[in-house]
Amino acid sequence: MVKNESEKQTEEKIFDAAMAVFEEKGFATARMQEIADRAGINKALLHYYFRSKDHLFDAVFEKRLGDMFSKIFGVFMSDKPFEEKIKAYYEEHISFFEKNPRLPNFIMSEIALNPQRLAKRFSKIDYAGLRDVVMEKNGKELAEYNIGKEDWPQLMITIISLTVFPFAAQEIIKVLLQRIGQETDFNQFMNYRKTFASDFVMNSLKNRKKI
Amino acid sequence: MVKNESEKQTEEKIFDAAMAVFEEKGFATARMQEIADRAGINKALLHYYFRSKDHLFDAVFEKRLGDMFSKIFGVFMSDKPFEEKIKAYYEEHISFFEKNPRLPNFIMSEIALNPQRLAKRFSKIDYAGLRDVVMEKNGKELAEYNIGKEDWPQLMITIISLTVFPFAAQEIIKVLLQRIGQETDFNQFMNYRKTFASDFVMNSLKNRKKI
DNA sequence: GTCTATAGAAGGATAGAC
DNA sequence: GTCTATCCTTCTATAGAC
Repeated sequence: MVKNESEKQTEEKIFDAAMAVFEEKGFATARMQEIADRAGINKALLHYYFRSKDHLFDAVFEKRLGDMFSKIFGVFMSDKPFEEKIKAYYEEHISFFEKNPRLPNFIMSEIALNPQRLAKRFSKIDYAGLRDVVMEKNGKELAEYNIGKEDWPQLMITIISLTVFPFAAQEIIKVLLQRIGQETDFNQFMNYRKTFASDFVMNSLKNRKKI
Repeated sequence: MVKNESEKQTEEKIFDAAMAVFEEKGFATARMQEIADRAGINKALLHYYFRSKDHLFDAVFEKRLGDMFSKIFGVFMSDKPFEEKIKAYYEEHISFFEKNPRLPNFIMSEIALNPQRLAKRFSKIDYAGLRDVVMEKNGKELAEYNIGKEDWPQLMITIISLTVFPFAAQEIIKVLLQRIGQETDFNQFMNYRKTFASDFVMNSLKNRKKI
């Protein structure tokens, strides 16, 4: 599917509209008509450029899966002390999701409904490589925290949980925050979370050290 | 919708089948035909008992929302020291989700796709009451950990994240565990997590204390 | 490349017999 | 209460003109 410059304009409009609609409605509820409308073109053109709803979805899904993981990998692959990485991660990850609030749910629920999509697209993500780089660059610090190779997956999932879950469950959290009558809204909650989460993780690791 | 005993048999079969199918496929992808097949009855009967796909879904959704939250509330409303609650929570919550692995995703994604469903059904969940009970029973301990009223939502979301997110993202985690070539499978991972998570939380709180 | 018109299939819902 | 048959709408996908 090589495209020349004149095609790009339309193809991009379609892609962007599809991204918005799929993320908002999910694959099954998304309508080709709505994507066409938002792109400002005709329904038939969608098929001209992307052949089918499935193909269009796959294109969007792959892109967004990449967005999701490269954000995480970027920080942890970098060349900082572990505590710096934690701080940078929460700062950047939460800021990123503030601009892409539906992304966590989109990825997780589409995978849950259709795990084959993951298998098709996930080969590029080099998770073992991430672990090796972090172990090489921060292994000594982590050893002081009593995090060995077999605790690494637990720690990573823990770190990620603290940002991804609140966005995935944001509609519930919004209701809860109202319900307890604090003036905090969701955005403030997530902003405060940048420091709360990184303190929480580092406090735990530093205490673990002394066991 | 009061029902006599003879109705109950069939109505329950339908409800159980619907629960399974909705959780597996999501509202939009679920088919009335498949629900009927699994219940071992005819499609028309679904409408006789539940009027429409929407009504049937609402019944299932309300039940499952209750299951989800009562599990959390049960532990934290109880009468134990906070550290005991944490341990009991991770033990019970993870065991529960091992039997209901699709529940977290089901709740979160259906709410994300259709937040009105939440508004309709969420009024029963007394979140402020939960906070007040915990504050009353464990307030002193939490004060020692430097958790005041405004940190309470952050702490609760943190605690819950650590169990709910891994189940919601389980298909991704399964791939990651394979990828790093550890012999751990997802079930073992979650079993180990019962103690990892409670240690992680308590280590953090106890260190926070000394700041 | 872009549009209009329409084919064709799927799926929720109901009518009506038993 | 339960079934068969069928209606009717919705939506993806394509044919064909410009």
